[in-house]
Amino acid sequence: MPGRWGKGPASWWHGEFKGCGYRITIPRQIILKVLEESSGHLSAEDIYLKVYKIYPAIGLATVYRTLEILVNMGLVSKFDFGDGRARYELIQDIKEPVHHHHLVCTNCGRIIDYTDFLEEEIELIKKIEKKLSAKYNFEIKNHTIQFNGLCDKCSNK
Amino acid sequence: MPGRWGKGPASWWHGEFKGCGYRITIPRQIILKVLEESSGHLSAEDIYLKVYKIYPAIGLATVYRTLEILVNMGLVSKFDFGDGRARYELIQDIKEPVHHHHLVCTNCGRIIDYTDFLEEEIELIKKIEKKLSAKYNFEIKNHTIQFNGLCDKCSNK
DNA sequence: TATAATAATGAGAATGATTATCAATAGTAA
DNA sequence: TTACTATTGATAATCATTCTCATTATTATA
Repeated sequence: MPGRWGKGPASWWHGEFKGCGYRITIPRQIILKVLEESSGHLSAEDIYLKVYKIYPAIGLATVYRTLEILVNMGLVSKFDFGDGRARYELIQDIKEPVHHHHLVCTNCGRIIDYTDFLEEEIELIKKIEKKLSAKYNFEIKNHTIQFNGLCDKCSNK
Repeated sequence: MPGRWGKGPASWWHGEFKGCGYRITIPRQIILKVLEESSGHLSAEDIYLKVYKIYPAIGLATVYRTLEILVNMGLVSKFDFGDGRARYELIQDIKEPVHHHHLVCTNCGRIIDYTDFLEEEIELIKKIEKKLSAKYNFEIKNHTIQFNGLCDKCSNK
């Protein structure tokens, strides 16, 4: 979790959270902990099950409610990979979002993260965002790039 | 519908359809007609209602079934803009997909199409696809680029 | 530290989009 | 025209997500 430790492992988000008027509760702490220790692409139920192992009193509704807050605060990204359930990922570094894009296999649903961007790739995204902001008077918060296709196992069949 | 007319306005997809073993039926013809004459971002229910005006015997299930086929055949794109329902758009030209990307207002849900790409934008996408195909052995079929943020009306409040 | 105010919770009901079921119908090749 | 069977429409079922509400926990304050 580069860029977030150093202020105490479990508290980097506490200030931001309180600043928005939210209370620091046990369920929320555990949900954040689970998000930190997992490798992304988690559905709400995935998260629920992981939290349940630590804190069996957890309710599914609380997981959804907490995720909604985190998404609105910009701490978590929400994705749709076309399998009928949303996926959630903690954003690694808010200041400089490390946007990893996704390769989604439309046959088996496998998801590959893609983080090794080309220099020009990052440049171009910035350039496009600037252009779009100006032209459409849009305040761009983030973007999503997703490539769909067939993974090696599904195309060689 | 550039690149598609010329073989008879209502038949460009018939051959492709039959080639896949599908029958040309009244409901399917009307659904295609509606997709052709609409400007994208249509939910299944939007399409159902438009078809209903022409052909009141239509069933919602048939709309979903037909859309699924069209998406699998690569004739229609399916999007998720985060409002809980899928959106469908006819792909303009299959040979050279004119990928229009989207600006989505996370507050009011407004969607703006963005089609005026930079030269380098198209180049770069091709380059990235080539790189990803090679590295991950992924057969890339299409991609989605979406910018999220606040539209002019929602950010000036 | 005790207290009051109220945000947050968990359980379960409700919602709403999408999918499955099935008997009736329509498209197709012959 | 016929026989075969894919497709259809109605509706039930599914399933992720959201809502409701009585109970509990957090927090600022005394």
